[in-house]
Amino acid sequence: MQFFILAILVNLMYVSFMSTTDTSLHIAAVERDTGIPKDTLRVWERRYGFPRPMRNDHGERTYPLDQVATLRLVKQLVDSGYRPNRVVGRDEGELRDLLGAAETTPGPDLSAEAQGIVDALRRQDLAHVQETLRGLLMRRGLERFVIDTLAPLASAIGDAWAGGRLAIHEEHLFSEQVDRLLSQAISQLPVQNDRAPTLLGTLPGELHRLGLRMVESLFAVRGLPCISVGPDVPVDQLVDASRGHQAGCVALSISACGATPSAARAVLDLRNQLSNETMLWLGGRGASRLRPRPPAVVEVFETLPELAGRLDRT
Amino acid sequence: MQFFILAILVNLMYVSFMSTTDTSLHIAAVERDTGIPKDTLRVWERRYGFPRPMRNDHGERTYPLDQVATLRLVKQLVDSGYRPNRVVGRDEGELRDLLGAAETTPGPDLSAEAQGIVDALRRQDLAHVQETLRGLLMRRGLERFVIDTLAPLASAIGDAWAGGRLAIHEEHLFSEQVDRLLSQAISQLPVQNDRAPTLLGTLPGELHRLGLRMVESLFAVRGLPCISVGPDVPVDQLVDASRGHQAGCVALSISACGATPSAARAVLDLRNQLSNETMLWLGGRGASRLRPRPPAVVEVFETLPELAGRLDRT
DNA sequence: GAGATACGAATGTCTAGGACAAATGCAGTT
DNA sequence: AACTGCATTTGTCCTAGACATTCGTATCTC
Repeated sequence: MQFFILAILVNLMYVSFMSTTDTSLHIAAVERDTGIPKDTLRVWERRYGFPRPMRNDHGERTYPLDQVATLRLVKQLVDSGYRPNRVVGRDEGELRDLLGAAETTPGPDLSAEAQGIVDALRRQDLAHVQETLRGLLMRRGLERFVIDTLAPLASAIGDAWAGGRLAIHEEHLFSEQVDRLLSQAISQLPVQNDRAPTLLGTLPGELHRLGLRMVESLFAVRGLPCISVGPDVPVDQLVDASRGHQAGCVALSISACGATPSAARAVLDLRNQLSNETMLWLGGRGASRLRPRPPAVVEVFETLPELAGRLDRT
Repeated sequence: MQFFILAILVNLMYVSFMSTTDTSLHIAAVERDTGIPKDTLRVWERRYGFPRPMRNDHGERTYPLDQVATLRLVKQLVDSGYRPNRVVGRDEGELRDLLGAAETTPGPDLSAEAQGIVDALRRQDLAHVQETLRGLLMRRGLERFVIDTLAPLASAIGDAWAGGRLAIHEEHLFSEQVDRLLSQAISQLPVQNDRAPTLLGTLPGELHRLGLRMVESLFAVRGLPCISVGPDVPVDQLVDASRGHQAGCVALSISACGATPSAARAVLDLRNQLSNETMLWLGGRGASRLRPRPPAVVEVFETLPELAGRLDRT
């Protein structure tokens, strides 16, 4: 009996001070889950009539889960170049059609093994994922594995996640596996310690380590020293670290959803604060989409082979 | 000549539409660099008269760099328990004194090697850090290394970071190194695949992978299967993943700064949605500090040896 | 004296519209 | 085909008010 009363109490407290129930999220949670800033969520509502959140007891916005799902699709489309007035407010079906059209554009002609990995992820068949990846790495070698296998695979998985065909935890799991595999491979390669190292990292808010690790691999196969400070590093810390390690170059990985104005500003700030001798390189899907564009002294690499070519010329 | 005109143009554009010059930052940049939300910056200004930004031509706030530096100190103090009205508005000297006082309190009795690692980090001597860690792991074995070396070392480094004696990027670098070392060690150990696996992760907002990896190590030395979905995983994803992998147990790592009310709510929510046969374990410094406390069926481990003991009894 | 309870102050985050510069799209011109 | 100028779109900032939760402290009870 007492247990039940307690349970009810807990439940009441939960609903009242959460502002987040099983079926709806409050605005901060939506910002976190979709990556759309609060200000933008409010202004879209005012201008386009979508999203149309409910209100809780305090008059605060409360977003039903299906609207959050739609917002994720919208974000995906906006990130890939659509303008908000074309996509905000459309229903989910239309959005999926647009996304489908955009998706087939690159034609990520996956190899049989890569397709097998996506399927295994969906079946939660971890062992199969691990074995296939390991086998591919061994057969192709680190560089070809990263460029020919991992890059298309990662983008296919990103699309599958955005399109709802793969759960977040499945994508997390894939990242974990690949990260471990690459780490191991990298640490087995010798390094030329007489060269100035490159500092590797991502900007604040950017949490994807995978791109970082792939870039690190390209450095590693050439024996180029390279220090990864990991994801989510503030600008002033990158500056400090580049001084501390006497880095000849700072290389940032910017994912598609990381190409925000605030990232563009961060790049400018960084370029201004770095010494003139230190190069600044940007890579990743989002690198060429930064607006405003970084100054010309900042080198942008659209693809991994481009970066590999640059490394060979060094 | 053309180059100079271009340079001037770039510079003008930069100053005009960035609202960020060499000597001051606008509000979004301050949020990015200090981690203090924009709303909070504005409300501190209204309430405490600090920070006191200048205004640019459009009436937007423009924060001088020295105020940003002070804000960073304030943020550290607030994170370590001081209340804003005690620290916001104090001058930099006072803040440094407070930080210094907090610093000496714990006085963790580090081994010579561990102290050596902290020093090497501060000297940016990456090679020394790597070699020392590798050596300690080999000499002590994975379990003793994690419990006796890494645990105190990680907490010393956390303190040093909070006290401003270690830069963020130095702490990031340490995490990267240890993560790689542990990953490698773990993947070399055999696993009993006939047991139900444990799902490992952290809650949304919690980005520390190190604790996760240390726990994974304890599972690995016993051959217990264990799937790490990585940090920052939403509750519904943990539920899905535990079903998909038929996990017997979900184990969460909660760091000191992760013990927020929202984390406590997430734990409750998670326990409600998991099947009754699935255990829920919490570990890490923050686990026992959750308010409201999780129900008794949730097992909380204050220390790694406790967890190790529990694993041996399984 | 230790521990629980109650109350006031402190604190972060939400709300509403309004405003405006920069980016984009488009028409017209060289 | 490339450039120029104008209108629209868009994200972010602004002010100022509100309020639930948390923290500190004073009071009460065992």
